[in-house]
Amino acid sequence: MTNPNDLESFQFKKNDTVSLRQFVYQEIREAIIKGHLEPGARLREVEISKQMNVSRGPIREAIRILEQEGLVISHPYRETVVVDLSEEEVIHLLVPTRRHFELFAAQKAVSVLTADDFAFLDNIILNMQEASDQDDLDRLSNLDLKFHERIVEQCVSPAMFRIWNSISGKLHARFLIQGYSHSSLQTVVEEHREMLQLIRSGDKERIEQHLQTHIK
Amino acid sequence: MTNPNDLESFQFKKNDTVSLRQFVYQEIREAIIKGHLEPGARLREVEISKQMNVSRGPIREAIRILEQEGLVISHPYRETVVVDLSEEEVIHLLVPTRRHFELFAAQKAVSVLTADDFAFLDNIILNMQEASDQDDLDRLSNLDLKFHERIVEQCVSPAMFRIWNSISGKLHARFLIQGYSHSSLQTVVEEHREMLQLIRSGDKERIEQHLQTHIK
DNA sequence: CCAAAATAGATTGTTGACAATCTACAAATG
DNA sequence: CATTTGTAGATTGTCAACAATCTATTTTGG
Repeated sequence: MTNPNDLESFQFKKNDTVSLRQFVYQEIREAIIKGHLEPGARLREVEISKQMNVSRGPIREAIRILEQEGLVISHPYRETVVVDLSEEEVIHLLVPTRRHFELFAAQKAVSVLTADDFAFLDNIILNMQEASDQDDLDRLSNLDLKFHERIVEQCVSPAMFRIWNSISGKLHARFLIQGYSHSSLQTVVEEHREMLQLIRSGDKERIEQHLQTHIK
Repeated sequence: MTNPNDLESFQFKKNDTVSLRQFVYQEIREAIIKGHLEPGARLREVEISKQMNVSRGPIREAIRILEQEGLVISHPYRETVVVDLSEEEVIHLLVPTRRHFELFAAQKAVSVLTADDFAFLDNIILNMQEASDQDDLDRLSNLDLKFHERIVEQCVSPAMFRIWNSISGKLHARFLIQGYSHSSLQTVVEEHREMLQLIRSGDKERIEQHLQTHIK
């Protein structure tokens, strides 16, 4: 039944890099978020162009997205550099706003998430536990992001998802550089486990409470 | 002393349209916000290109900004259309988030705004009163936007200002289409007058109260 | 007649060449 | 010597041609 030469039993990996612009955008974004490009670093179009073997058109479009996203700032005819965010804005604007979006999404999630979504989220929790056991901060941080990303993307319009994504991207960049000052990794895992349980149970009141109490 | 041929007594108007991309972006954005392009309307690159007499490069870059801003959505190789936002997201995400940003900005404003800023804001209030007296909704709406824009832009980083701007743009588009359901125009003017007075007085507590009570 | 395959037209994606602007430094001017 | 003016090189902005992809229509094969 499962013939290796039979396409019914085999699937090629989907190429989700639909365009060069998308590819360039993701590459630069990841470099910034993972800290390979630090705040103040300059982005030269021709330099990137040569490194990626792509013309400047798609690169310029990617830069426009990154600029509107707020990861980069362009000075006309001069240069574009990676931004630096103030501690105050991160704490008083970005963090509460992200919370607000995730609360809204979690409450919608009660009636929106499918069995597939829950399976995906359960799997993330499993991986988080592993990462926590191995003290793997980087992996845990990535799983954290993926967890909320799935929920928000399913429960909110593309325009709203873009806002959440731009905010969480900037926060993620921050945390990776600062090195996660959480009380304990195990706590992070537990919190996500509880949240998922609350969504399953459908108790919107307690979802709000849960997110309110964890605004440290 | 004031010789008309002497540059010391004369200043040329500053050209702030730095690039075609910027021009195209502003034009399309205004068309969407003012309702000349309704939700679902399609944007064709060549069509815009001919109308504006600009090549497709700058137009594509402008579209990338509008897309990340959430005013437009692109389907690869297919089309890009003006977005339509859900009532629920506008009320539960956009409005409170904008309030949050404006509260943060207003509190910073106490120690940031200059005499120039206050003069500018005073003048806006004067114009608002005029607009209110003449029942000019459109003008009042524009002044409202400019009022908060000035405060937020002065008190927040460029990256944060972009987020606020994308949110207020979407809300502005909404209100222009729906036609402002405020209790009365005069109330709007009064609220802004009070807010400016509170910033001048430097009472951050009451600024928070003021914005909290006006979250209708 | 229906379904799969081929085709044509429209639209978006990509490219390389050329233009405009900036910075830094050199030359001229007083 | 200080200030202005004029280069040269680097970098970003713009353009027009070409390539890839999508949609709708037509053709083909059964």
